[in-house]
Amino acid sequence: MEKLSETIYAVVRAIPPGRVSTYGRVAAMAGIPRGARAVGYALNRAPRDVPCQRVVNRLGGLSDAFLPTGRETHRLLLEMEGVGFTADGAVDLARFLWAGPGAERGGGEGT
DNA sequence: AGTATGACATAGC
DNA sequence: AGCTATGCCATAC
Repeated sequence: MEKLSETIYAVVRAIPPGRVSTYGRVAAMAGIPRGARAVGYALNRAPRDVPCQRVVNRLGGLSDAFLPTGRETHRLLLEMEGVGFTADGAVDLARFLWAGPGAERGGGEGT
C-alpha cells in the first residue's frame, strides 16, 4: 500500500457479501479512526474492484448517486446480496453492519 | 507550502 | 428534534 487509500480499498474489499460497513468504521480499520472523510474521498476515486456499495455513512445511506444508475441500484445491489433496508430507505445497520473480521461469529443473541 | 474541497462524524444551539 | 458550525484525514490546484 503506497497510499492509505489503498488500505481503505483493501478494507472495503474485506467486507463480506450481505454485510455493510460505515465510513467511520472503515476508516478505523484503515488506520484513520477520524478520517471518515478521507475514506469517502478515497472511495470516490476507488476502482470498481472496490464494492463501495457496501460502504455507507452512519445513517446507513449513501450520498445520492455513486452509481450512474443512482441510489435505486444501490438499494437493489445490497438487497441482492442479502442486505435489508429500513423504511428510512437506508440499510439496516442494526443487523447488517459489519464490525470487522471475526465479528460475524456470535452473531445473534444468545451465547 | 498553503488553501480549498469532500461519498463523514460529532458537538453545540 | 432539526440545523449549523467545527474537526478530522487525505487529495487537488
